[in-house]
Amino acid sequence: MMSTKKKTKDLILDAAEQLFAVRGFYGVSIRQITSKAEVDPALASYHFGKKQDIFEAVMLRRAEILNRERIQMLDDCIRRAKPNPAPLHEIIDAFTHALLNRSNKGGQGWKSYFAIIAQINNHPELGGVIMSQYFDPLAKKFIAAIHENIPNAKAEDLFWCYHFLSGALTLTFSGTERISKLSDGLCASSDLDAVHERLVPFITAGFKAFENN
Amino acid sequence: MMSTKKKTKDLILDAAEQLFAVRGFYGVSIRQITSKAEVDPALASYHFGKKQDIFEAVMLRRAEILNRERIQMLDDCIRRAKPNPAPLHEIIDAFTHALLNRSNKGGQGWKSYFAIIAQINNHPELGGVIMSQYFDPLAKKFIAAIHENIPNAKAEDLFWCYHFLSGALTLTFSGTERISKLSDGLCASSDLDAVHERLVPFITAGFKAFENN
DNA sequence: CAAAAAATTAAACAAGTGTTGAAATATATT
DNA sequence: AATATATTTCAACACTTGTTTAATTTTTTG
Repeated sequence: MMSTKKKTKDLILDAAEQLFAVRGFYGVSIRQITSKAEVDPALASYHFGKKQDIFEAVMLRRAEILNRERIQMLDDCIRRAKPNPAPLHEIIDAFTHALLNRSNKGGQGWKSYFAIIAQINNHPELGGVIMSQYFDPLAKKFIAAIHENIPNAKAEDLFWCYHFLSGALTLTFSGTERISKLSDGLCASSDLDAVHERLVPFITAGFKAFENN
Repeated sequence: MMSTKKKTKDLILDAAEQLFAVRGFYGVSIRQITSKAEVDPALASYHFGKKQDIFEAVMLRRAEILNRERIQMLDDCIRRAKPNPAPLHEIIDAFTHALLNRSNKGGQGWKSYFAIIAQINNHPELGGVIMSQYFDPLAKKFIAAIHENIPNAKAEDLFWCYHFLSGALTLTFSGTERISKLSDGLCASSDLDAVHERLVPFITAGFKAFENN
């Protein structure tokens, strides 16, 4: 009934994902993608349409999985804490856990995906639509949860703090080459657990700085 | 004696800067650059060589100005505090002030430049060499200064905190469209003073979370 | 002013770009 | 098995890519 032959579409998406992660949207040609996927170039147009549609398909494939997980974690920790507001560090963790966990243990596909997210996040023209559509609603939910925990903070402050969190997360995903170079062997480049351990308290403390404003 | 005719080179760099900022390295062609500069395409090769050399020339033009300022500010605040370690918030400010100030009041050229920095920072293949060469030494100097202020923190922790700071800064530069969309008119998109006011305490608090580890 | 050097122009290069159309093959449905 | 649908192939399209070459103009130098 449905397409039993879904192999090709995913081959293309996998190849595209990996290449986009390294060289960006404009740095990858359809022929490079289909060549890596070992598939005829015309199949890209046949299955997806324009090049930009391939890019968006790559994004959407994992965005839904991710957002479901993150909302679930947020709702869980809110429910656990009721009737009190959820602890700040748990909220931050709910926001970051699914991302860092998959980036760490999700395999190459997820690594590539996050590298693309990092590019998009810093590239308004391409990422604007998708990011707004899929991540901004989530962001508002999280900011609201945090606001219940730090009621005295001004909404504008929290918005900017969220922004800093987003940037810190993003850069973490974007590749480890520079990082490990700078660290001079101080940390293993693939050790994203180390990030998680430090990001949550760092960000939590940053938010709390606006507790009494 | 020296090249009195430096007009063309800068016309090309200006055009390239602006275009790279919006569409990235691979998204811009030499003909687009020279067309915007109102100059013959062959002049790009004549003055700079390969396309990548244009890109690097764009980067270097402002990197030196920036780094000189930042090191100066750091040295100043260290000297002022002697024999005590410089206050943490002053160190953070020295690290961020030149960037945010120029991004805010430096005109379109600086805005474009920072947008490119943001791309590069999240794009190892292109940014690796330049960023390492020009910004990493500065980073080490700052981390060292911070370590004197928070002597009990582990070097690895501080390294990661620096990393988060870098990410937060980077995303701030990358463009304001998404940000203003998410904020729902909560903040003026061009109001980078607002960033500075909040980024410094946010980051300072984050670092201090590792005071007693 | 004449000679030398630097800068600019116009044309061309081979190679790669995204995308399309019609024919051929494989799969699914009746 | 025969028909209809979905997928794959191959070739070609018009266009853009980065870069180079040689001729020409402009600027600097002696």
